[in-house]
Amino acid sequence: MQTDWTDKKLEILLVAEKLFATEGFDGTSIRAIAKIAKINIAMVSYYFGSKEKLLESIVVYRIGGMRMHLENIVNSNATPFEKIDAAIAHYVQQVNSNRNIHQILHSESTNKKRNLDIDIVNEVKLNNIRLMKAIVDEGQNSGLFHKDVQVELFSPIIIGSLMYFNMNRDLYTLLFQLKTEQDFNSYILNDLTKHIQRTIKALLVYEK
Amino acid sequence: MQTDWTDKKLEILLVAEKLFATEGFDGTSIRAIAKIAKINIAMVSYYFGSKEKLLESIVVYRIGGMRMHLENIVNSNATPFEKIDAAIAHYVQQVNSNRNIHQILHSESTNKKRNLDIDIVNEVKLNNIRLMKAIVDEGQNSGLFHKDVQVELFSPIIIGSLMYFNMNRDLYTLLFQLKTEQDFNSYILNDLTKHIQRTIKALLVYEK
DNA sequence: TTTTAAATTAAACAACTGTTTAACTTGAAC
DNA sequence: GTTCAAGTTAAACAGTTGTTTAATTTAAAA
Repeated sequence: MQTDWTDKKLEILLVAEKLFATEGFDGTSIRAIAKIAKINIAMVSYYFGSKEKLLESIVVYRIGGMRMHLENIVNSNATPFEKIDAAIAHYVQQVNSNRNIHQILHSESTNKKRNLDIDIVNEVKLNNIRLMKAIVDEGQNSGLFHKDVQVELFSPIIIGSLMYFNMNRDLYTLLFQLKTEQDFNSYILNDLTKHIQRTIKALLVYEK
Repeated sequence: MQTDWTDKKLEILLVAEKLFATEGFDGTSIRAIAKIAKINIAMVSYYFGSKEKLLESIVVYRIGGMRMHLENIVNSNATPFEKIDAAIAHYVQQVNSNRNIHQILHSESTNKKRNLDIDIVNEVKLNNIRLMKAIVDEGQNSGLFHKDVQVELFSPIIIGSLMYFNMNRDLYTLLFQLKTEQDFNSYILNDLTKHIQRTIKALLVYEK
């Protein structure tokens, strides 16, 4: 098993990522990966050790490069409302441009056979919550947000909404007449993002 | 291929539903189903035609029995706020108690090989949006909700949040110390439900 | 009791699965 | 030019896959 990151190793990883996302892990054979990546089927074992370790490599590779740089937003001198907006926009953009790995993680998360709760994944999630908390704290201290909010449940709203929207692509294509791939994508980055921003802000100022 | 609903046919369907949800469609073999359901492997073809048609049968069977009876809520004489609360609670309960089929639908929804956008699924979704709209209309007409809301994006918040919460079971078990299966379940039916209700209501009265 | 269709079975089918092997090629270091 | 490890290959491995077959059992109707 080889550990350097040659061009060919990366190519295999990228092809596998796409296939795992669209066909599922069990639905993707090493031979299918090899055919598209134009390599011999033995190369997967040679580079990654096994199909399962290839999956792990994809997760680590992507999540590692996905640590959100929310720090900049937290430490900027924008208002708490602006920071919330910026954080959510960044969040949506990040998840949306790494659609494949999120699809894999979410398909495999409920699979009993494989456990993808690799430390790095939870670390990133906990870190995002921590940074969101920092923004909310600031807003609460300046009296803009009310005290009774659960920041831990922001991710379900933000990512959950995005996931459900992607899952029901056909439905929303119909409802909002998003004819092209680009229509769909720009709806997410504009309208849906605004909707999520509004939702979180509403929650932050809502009094029963 | 047999079309009546004998006990044995139903037993196969239920076993397959559980396995498809926990192991994935491609991760579940007919032999695994047959072993647990204590039938011969040929019986799947005999009763359903094929493995793929078995999957379709599960979807139709479950979704058919899942048409939400929101009409009662819409036509009750509760306030619009109460109706929103009731509809969401009903929604969460429904999805949560049919966790398996939702897991299957959401795992397979992004799979290019199989197309589970069976008419009945979209029909149920569109119907739910229609009924939600009826409640929101009433609230708007009585001046309780503001005019600028997109009811079509309520489902992503409601179901998306629930899905994400279930997907990250380990994370939330840790964060909220939900030690047992029952803790987790009652958190969903109480706390998480309240959180979603609050979110939607906040959105309905929020003015920028 | 005989008839007949439905239910059930074990066996076989061909195709596909992930992984390993052992031979071979490549290309830089000496 | 020789050496030697890294890269690459085709072939074989032992299982597993979904589906079909043809034979047999079951059980209710005649």
